[in-house]
Amino acid sequence: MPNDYRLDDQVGYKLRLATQRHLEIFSRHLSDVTPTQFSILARLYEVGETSQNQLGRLVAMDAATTKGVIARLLEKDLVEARADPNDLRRLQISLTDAGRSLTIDAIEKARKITKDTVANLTGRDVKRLLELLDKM
Amino acid sequence: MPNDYRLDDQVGYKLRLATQRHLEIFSRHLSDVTPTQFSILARLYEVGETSQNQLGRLVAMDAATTKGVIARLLEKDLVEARADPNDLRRLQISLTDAGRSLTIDAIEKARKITKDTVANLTGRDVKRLLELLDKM
DNA sequence: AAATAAATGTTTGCATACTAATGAAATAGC
DNA sequence: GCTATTTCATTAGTATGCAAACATTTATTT
Repeated sequence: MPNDYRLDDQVGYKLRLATQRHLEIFSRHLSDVTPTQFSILARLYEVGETSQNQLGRLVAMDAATTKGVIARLLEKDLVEARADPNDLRRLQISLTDAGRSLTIDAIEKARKITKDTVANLTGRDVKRLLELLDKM
Repeated sequence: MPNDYRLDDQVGYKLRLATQRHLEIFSRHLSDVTPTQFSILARLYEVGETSQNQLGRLVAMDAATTKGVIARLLEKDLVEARADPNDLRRLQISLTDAGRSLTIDAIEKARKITKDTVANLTGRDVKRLLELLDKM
C-alpha cells in the first residue's frame, strides 16, 4: 500500500528542487553561459588545452554531452578546437582570449552564486551538505 | 585572482553529480518513466483528477514543462485529459487504469531507488541531508 | 451592463542536456 | 604483421526547461 509514500520526502525530488533553485540563481547572475558550460570553462581554465573527451571526464560528463556543450561554446567563440597531429581521433580544446576573460569574470560571479544558493544555511551547514553530497 | 576557486567544492557542481547518480539508479530500476514523469504520476495518484496547471504547481514544475511531461504520459496512455466544462481553459488530467497500476508498482520501486541512492549514508545522514536541502 | 484591465490556463517554439548506437583511429596481444 | 580491443568523436533521437503568445475567466471601471 503506497499510502505512506511521500513524494516530498524523497531525495530525488528534493534534489530536483534544490537544483532548480540553484539554476535560477545562476542564470540571474550569469546569463551568458549555463552551469554546465561554466563547469567546462572553469576546468579548461584550470588545466589548459585538453582533448574534448578528457575534458568531459574532468567534469563528469558523457562524451556525447561534452560534444554538445563544446559545440555551443565554439558557437560563442569562447573556446577553439584543433586537431591533435599525434592522434587523429583527438580534438584539442582551448580557451580563446574572449573565453579566458569571460571565465575569469564568471568565476568571480560564481562565488556570489554559490553564496546566494546557500544563503539560508550556516557555514557549518554548508560544510556538512557538501560532505553528505560527496559521501553519497 | 581565481586561483583559489575549486569547481569541485561548489554546491551547484556537487548537486549535478548527485542528481546524475540518482538518475542513473532511477532508470535502472524504473525504465518506463523518468523521475519527472514519476513525480507527476505519484502526485496524481495522491490527489486524483486535477487540472494540468495545478498539477504542475503541485510538483513545482513550470506550466510549459508540465504540458510536455503530460504529453508524454498521454502518449503512453498512463493519463487521460478531458476539457473542464466549467472552465474552458482548463484541462483535467487523471490516471488511466494502466497508469494507476503502473504508479502503484512504481512507488514500490521508488522506495528501493531512494534507498539505493542514499546507500552510502546512515539514517541520521539522510535525515540531515533532507533537512539541509529543504532549508536551502 | 458594457468595456476595459488583470489574472489564469494552455500551447508553441526554441535552447539545452542526455543516451544509445555508429564509425574512425590507436593500442595491445598474438 | 594482423586481429581484437579500447579510445575518441559524432549523429540521431528524447526529455526537460523557459519565454512568448494566445484564449478564457474574473475583477474593475465607467
